[in-house]
Amino acid sequence: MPEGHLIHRHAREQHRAFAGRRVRAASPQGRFDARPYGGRLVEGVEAVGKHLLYHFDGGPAIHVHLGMRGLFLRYDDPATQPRRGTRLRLATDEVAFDLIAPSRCETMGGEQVAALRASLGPDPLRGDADRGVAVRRLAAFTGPVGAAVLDQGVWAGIGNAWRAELLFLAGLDPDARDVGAEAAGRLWDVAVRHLALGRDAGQVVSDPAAPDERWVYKRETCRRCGTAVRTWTLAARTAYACPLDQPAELGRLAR
DNA sequence: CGTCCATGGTTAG
DNA sequence: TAACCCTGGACGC
Repeated sequence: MPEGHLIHRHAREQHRAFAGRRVRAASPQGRFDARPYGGRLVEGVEAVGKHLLYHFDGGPAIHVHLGMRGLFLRYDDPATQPRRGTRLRLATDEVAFDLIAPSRCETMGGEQVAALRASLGPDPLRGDADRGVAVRRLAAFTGPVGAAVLDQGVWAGIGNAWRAELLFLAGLDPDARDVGAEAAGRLWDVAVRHLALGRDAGQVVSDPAAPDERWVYKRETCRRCGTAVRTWTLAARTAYACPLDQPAELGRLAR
């Protein structure tokens, strides 16, 4: 379930719990060597796109990627027994966070962290994201915009649900190519605004007035105009779009 | 209760 | 392109 907005939400919550504190670390499941981290001082927890980084004082970081099935469980009583299959537990005297079924949970040194950062495009939820770089990378992508936004090297943190809703909000057909700088900038601004709403709400927020609703994602008909939503496979995932509100030519015209 | 699918990404083929 | 990964929800029987 986790796209970038939820990863940032986890980072913020766990940063508050762990930063500046020493933690207990364990891998009840045994698939991660947590021993080097026990008693270590946490410098901070940050999100980069869909990646989580736990930084420790004077040692390598922990890199976590939840993939599609990973999740965190929070226990406000850190004495609670971890459930079966818990890959990693980090805890203070006040709270424990358990990591279940991540696609990645590994030690990562400084060079690897730098390489990870370099592999990712601007993240709309990071204050250090460069809008100019974001616009240039999207405009330079050779292929449909619906493939570009899922490419984490173009923009980091967008997943399939946000692809559908952000392209709707920007009025862009996912199949559109060469959308141009103006449309790219419009899409970026929509992403910055809505991902922040989603991070704060803990879910995809397509319409702040109706936070549980979507415009096209997993819908039969467009929530705005009632037209049948078109679904097809784009970049190996199901794309959703309204043929009326996301006309094929709009991206080009806006250029 | 079993099956299928998915808000992801890597790796093997 | 497919399979995989110690998941969860929806849905069918």
